[in-house]
Amino acid sequence: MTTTQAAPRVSQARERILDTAFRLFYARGIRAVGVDTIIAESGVAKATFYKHFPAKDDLAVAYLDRVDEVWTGQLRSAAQAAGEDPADQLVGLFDALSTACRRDGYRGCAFINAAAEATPGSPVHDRTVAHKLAVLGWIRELATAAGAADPSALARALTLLLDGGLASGSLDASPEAPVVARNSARVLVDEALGRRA
Amino acid sequence: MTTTQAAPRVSQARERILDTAFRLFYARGIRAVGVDTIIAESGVAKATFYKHFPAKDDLAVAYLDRVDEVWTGQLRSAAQAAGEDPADQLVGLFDALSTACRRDGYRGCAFINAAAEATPGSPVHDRTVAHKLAVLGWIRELATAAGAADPSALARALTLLLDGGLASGSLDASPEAPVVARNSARVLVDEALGRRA
DNA sequence: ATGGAAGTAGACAGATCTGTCTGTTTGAAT
DNA sequence: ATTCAAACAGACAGATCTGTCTACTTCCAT
Repeated sequence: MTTTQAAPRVSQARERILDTAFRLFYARGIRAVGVDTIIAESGVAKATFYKHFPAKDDLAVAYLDRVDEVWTGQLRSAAQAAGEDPADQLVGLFDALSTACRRDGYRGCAFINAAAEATPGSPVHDRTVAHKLAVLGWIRELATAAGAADPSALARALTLLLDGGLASGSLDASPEAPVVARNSARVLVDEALGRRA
Repeated sequence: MTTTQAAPRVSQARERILDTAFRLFYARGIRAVGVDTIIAESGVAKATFYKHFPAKDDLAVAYLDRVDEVWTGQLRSAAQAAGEDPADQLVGLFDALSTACRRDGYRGCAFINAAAEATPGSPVHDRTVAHKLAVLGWIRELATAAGAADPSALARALTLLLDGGLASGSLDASPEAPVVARNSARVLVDEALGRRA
């Protein structure tokens, strides 16, 4: 690990497996996709698959970790794109919802979908809870920075709008939902800041 | 079908199957529950099962139809309990959410969970869409009766809060979510009616 | 050059799941 | 009393799915 660039290397096979899982798990659901399908589509040997992911559940958890990375990144980007004012950021993060819903093959929130298939005590379910709590905590920080009277309540209200948009956004393909979510967020933020129009 | 009361009779075996499916499908997910389990727990013969439900999918659809009955009834009851004013009913229907989340073994919205396991074109998925549209339509009627400036937008906003509460309510067991949803609904309703506090 | 890590290819075992089929029992209406 | 529909009991076929195991290849670092 000194000469060329050998070092970590992250294993191309593992990446291919994870890419395939990301695509198929989200599109069809975790239970609906067999390991054989993932193995075939990622062009990997079965032994290699089980070397990297001793059980299918481990792959499911890795899949959710990747979703968390991506989605959290998109939320933060959307918030920052709204400017410096935390109040504007609280509204602006809903642009990530619009973008997500417009995406082709959108099928709702990967975490909620995964939790729907999982047993309450399982690792997959726990990751979902952890993710939702992380997002809630981040929004609460913004709400606190914005000077909301009750930051926890405002944060909770905004996550309700966000999760509602994520969950139902895939059902009726009407593009108004994200817009309504954003406008409602503005109303709730203004109200929480005492700026009633 | 003239004398006693013979007539429809609805078949006790069918009821038992449906009761068991209602319980197990919701608690563990549709795919996670095999027909053998349902047959065993409902104390029914396999032939009887397949006589009433030619395929497992038919049972899943019947399950969702029953959920629709129950949940729609609870929503309407909660709304009516809030009084005559449509604006109050729009807020009061969120009491159904509180009740649902408090229930032991609550595991989110049965429709969203079912849709997460289903393929977009499938009967199960279609029922979910139909249900969500029905609820949206009903709320829009209330919003219109209340005299909202944009009834469609208000209805959409309220369903976002409702679906958000249903979807995420099972994840962190904090009982504040339904309360926040109700309070937020009041804010949005007031705003839509021009009654800014 | 050589040893070892990582990957390929695919057979195999064992469990599970859906749906079919045969045969028996029950119960009510004619 | 007999007939007929509904339900019971359970074996069985066929598919699928997870996870294990053997054997061969490739390639880099020592």
